[in-house]
Amino acid sequence: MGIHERKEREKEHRRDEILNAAQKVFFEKGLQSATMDEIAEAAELSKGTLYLYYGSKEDLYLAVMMRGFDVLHVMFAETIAKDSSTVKTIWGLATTYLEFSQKHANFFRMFHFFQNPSLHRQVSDEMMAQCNSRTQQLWNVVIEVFRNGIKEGVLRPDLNPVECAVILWSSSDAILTRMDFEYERWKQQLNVDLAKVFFKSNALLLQSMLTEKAEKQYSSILESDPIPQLSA
Amino acid sequence: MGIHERKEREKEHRRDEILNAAQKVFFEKGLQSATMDEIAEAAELSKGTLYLYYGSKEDLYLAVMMRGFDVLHVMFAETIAKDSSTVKTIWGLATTYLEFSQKHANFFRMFHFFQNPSLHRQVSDEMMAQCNSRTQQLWNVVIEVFRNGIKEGVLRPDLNPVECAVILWSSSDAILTRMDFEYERWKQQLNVDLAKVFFKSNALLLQSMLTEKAEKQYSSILESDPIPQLSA
DNA sequence: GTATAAAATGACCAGCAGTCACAATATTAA
DNA sequence: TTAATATTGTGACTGCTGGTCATTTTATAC
Repeated sequence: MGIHERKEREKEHRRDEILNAAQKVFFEKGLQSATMDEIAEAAELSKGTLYLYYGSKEDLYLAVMMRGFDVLHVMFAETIAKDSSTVKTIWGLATTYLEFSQKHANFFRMFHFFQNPSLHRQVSDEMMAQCNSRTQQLWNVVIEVFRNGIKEGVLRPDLNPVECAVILWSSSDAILTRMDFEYERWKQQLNVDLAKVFFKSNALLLQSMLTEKAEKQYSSILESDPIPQLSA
Repeated sequence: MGIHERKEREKEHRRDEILNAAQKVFFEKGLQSATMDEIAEAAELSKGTLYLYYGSKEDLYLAVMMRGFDVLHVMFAETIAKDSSTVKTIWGLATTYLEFSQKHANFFRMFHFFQNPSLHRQVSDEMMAQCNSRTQQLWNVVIEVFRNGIKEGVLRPDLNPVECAVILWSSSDAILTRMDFEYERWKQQLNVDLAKVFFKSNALLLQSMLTEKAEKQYSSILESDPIPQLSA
């Protein structure tokens, strides 16, 4: 009796189609300006049906955002999979995050809504729990890299891998966000290239995290922008 | 003929009363959940009158937020006024920002709305320009400190004061935001105290920014939490 | 005291998230 | 095949709220 299974598949497929429509509309208009009627029309379904699959507009928004987590997760995994030293991997992760924030700016911007609970009005506990769990997976990937670095002796042994991850991720995030919205302003008014600042910030932090031995070995990495063409 | 002047004063006073009412309601409910009718009632005015003084709900929200800029500006000025070394002043500014984010959490949270234009739907160009101008004043205060540090030879001469300000401010901001919303989660799930991470992050950055001479002199500052009781 | 200007009002409108009684379709039972 | 049941889908409707504007109220000028 595969009927039940087929129905499950169809239901999952429908959820996915709704997500496609929602993604299209949210990318074009943003959370506030997108309407459930628009999404329904894009999905070729009635509005009521959307609510059979997602509890609220905000839940739907977060469901789309989670696809962004997946994209970033894959990009991180690819960066880590490259056979390379831990220091280069950390640097690579930062560069990957920059790349993500530019190539997938729509997803990147969606993250902010998730991270700022004071914007949540109709987010369900279930959806929030799912998002938290997915974020945790991403964090674990990054934390593991720092854990390795400490074990290998390239990162200072007195550091905590979780703290390292929070510090580098947070500062990267903040500068990329500023870059996303204010790149031109900083360039023109203060002649500051935020893309360069991004690398400089990470270089300063990483430099302080390295052991003396590693610092000598990797100092060259920390002095150049790996992909300056992205700064444009 | 002082009638015109008196009218100006009264008008300014009315604007301020509306701001008081709006602050009260926005602090209680947040931007989304607060309604213009509530604010009007709190101000003992009709809704239509609010729109004589502010162009939209979002403009009103940003007008309240700017009071937060003033508070922070005063706190920064006091920190800088303390007769102290530049390194200690930089450290003090970070500590002050932490203090602000906790004692004036409502204002601190409002900043995010301003910083994220994708949330703006009805913000007027005039209000945005005003906010930008006020932010710039704050930045200038901070940048000046770094400029002094470089001039004095405690900060590396190859650094750009504006870039230093962006780096330290951004990373501080990111960690404080995380702290505001997720302090308990990180504490319980990963046993990480984000308040300590805040200081550690700034210590790592500042350490990399100091000249060799200054590093020896100030290393003790960078190794302790100045106000650990705030971590609670 | 009257005309004019300025300030304030609140009924009203439009847009939209979310609901629900009903309809259409698929599945199961007879 | 058909009737009964369960599942899925629908869209008119509701309640709420940001913003408007014709009208009223108040202050000023003549």
